[in-house]
Amino acid sequence: MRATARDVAERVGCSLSTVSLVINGKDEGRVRPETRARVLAVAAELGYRPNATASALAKGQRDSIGFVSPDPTNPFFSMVLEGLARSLDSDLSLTVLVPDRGEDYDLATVRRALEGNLAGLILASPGTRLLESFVPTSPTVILDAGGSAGAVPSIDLDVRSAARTLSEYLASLGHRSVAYVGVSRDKASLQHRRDELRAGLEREGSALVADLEVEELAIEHAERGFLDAWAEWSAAGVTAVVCGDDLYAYGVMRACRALGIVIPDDLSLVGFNDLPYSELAAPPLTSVNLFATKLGAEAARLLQRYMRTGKPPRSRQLETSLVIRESTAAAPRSARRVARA
Amino acid sequence: MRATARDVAERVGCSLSTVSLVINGKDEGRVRPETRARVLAVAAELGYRPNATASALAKGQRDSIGFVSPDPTNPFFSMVLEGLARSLDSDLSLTVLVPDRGEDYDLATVRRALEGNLAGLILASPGTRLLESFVPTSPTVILDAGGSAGAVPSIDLDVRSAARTLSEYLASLGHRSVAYVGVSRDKASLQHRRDELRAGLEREGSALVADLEVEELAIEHAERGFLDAWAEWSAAGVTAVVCGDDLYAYGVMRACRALGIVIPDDLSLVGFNDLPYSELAAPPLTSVNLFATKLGAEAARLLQRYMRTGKPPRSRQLETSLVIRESTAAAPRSARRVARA
DNA sequence: ATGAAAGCGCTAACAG
DNA sequence: CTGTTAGCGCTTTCAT
Repeated sequence: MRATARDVAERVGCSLSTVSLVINGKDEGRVRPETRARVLAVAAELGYRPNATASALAKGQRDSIGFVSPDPTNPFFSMVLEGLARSLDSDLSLTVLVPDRGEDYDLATVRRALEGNLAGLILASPGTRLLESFVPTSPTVILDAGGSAGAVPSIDLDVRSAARTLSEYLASLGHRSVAYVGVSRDKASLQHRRDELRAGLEREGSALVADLEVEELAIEHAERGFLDAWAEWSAAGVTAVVCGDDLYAYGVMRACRALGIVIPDDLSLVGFNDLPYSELAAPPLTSVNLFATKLGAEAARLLQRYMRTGKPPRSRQLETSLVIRESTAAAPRSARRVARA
Repeated sequence: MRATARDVAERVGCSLSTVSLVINGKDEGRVRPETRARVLAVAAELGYRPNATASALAKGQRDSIGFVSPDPTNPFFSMVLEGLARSLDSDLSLTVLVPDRGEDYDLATVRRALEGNLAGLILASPGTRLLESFVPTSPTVILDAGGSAGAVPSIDLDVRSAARTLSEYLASLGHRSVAYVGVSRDKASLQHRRDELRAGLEREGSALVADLEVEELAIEHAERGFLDAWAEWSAAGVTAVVCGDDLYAYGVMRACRALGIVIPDDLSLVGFNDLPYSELAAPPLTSVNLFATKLGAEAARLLQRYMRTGKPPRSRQLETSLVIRESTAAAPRSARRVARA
């Protein structure tokens, strides 16, 4: 059996409380240096490590915060997780929750998290349906909810200026009809990106002429969706596709390969959420950097403040920015013909 | 304040233990259905949720297992994490630990994990130095230690047959001098891959003529390393490069782009640890699939058995397999010249 | 400077 | 079927 504080106390010949004080470094002028030294020595000798569970119970405070995300495999969430983990005070541990089986997480997942009874909770990219029925029971911060977090403190991504830059970029190349891949009826952030893009394009005299709904945030799903949609889009004169997430763009790339569509000669492709792999893709992808790691770090900061003060912090927005890699976007055929003429 | 079991008991007019039994579903023929119903009703009414900390303390059992990995951002680890999370019994939660700042995790990180006093621990791809001084204090399973886990139950990747297939493949194309990117003095698994590869190549009459040590498992580090090494390697007649991890291969790709080296015309490139992005790379990368998700799932199974029985399970090996994508490997110049002649 | 004692909220015998 | 009781290991007043 593991050594307890009582064992240490007995061995030293002092009381439990003395041990507790020393171990927690709260012995400023309350314990004689010699006693202190002996306690430390014996603790080391016995390999004593305080029982975190008991300590948490006695102190009435939790020592863990929960991170719920749709898919730990998705680079966006793993980057958020990293930022979070690194910015968390070291006395807080991080409990990660994922949906039980495929799909997105729902209330059941969140409930499972809450059972662990946490000091705080972070919900990454929650679905709007979840948000409707979600009632926070401990300090909670919501990430990337596309403005649908309601009264719960949240950090959203400010994609407006990036969407504007992107629109200008596409319009300047001559794209008039653009399609968007990745609305999901349930993900406000993806819809939000779409809406900002549409607004940006319209400012430039271009238009978002088609939407592709993709249920799951996975390469294959976007691939299949694009394969189905392309004939129609092509007929509608779509010359550029913007994806709500680079993973979707990867799917579109695969589909294009299968269909013999050459990027960017036949079709320009751009994404949101610039991943470390987008630079290596064939061709390297132009996309909007969402600074996921920073988002995670910011979440840690906000949540910890919330936990300390008990007061819900103000929601905030994080800047994003377009990373242009010239190989994925070019002037559309029509524009090139015009230019030549 | 949150409702406690006592509040529920008082409200119902029964005792604490009755509440406990009902809540935990251990009331089989020990509590009258009506009482049971009332308890449940009042619990719902008061929004009672058992305090996990207190319950864990009373039961004397931890409810969380720790997962320590070098970098949650690395797809390999996030896939392991996913497999793990999905295969874990739902009453177990997952605490994720990462190194405090950059670099690999060390004893301090593991100690931080242990402080949380966990039911079990999983160490992913630990460094050999760490392993030397690591003494498990709770059921522990070590992943991908390249055979250096000693007596601690572990799951390693059996890369032998994949390395053999890879060697045959390269040799059949005509490669005689191959270089390896990714030994790190501290990572036995990367060395192990190298060793198996060397053995395989020698069987085929080819040879591993150079090693590149890369300290950190990151694209940029491999890129820089390759940039430095290439002149020498080229002079030594290296016609193919095998990377200990696909991330390294991505780095090599970047370096090649910078140097104007065309893959596979000038140089064949192959990796270990086939990532979802390797197929999208330019060119799509041939590499050895390590089945990371399965590794995570297997780890969950092994650890849970360990925790249940208290007996350390036997270590095991997981199959891996080569995924050939023809675009990254071709016959070397010399061989092509010969063929033409 | 140190110890005794009262919990934190829950579980698990053991009585009835 | 239900209640009483004694902890789990630690923290924290409050005496001494």
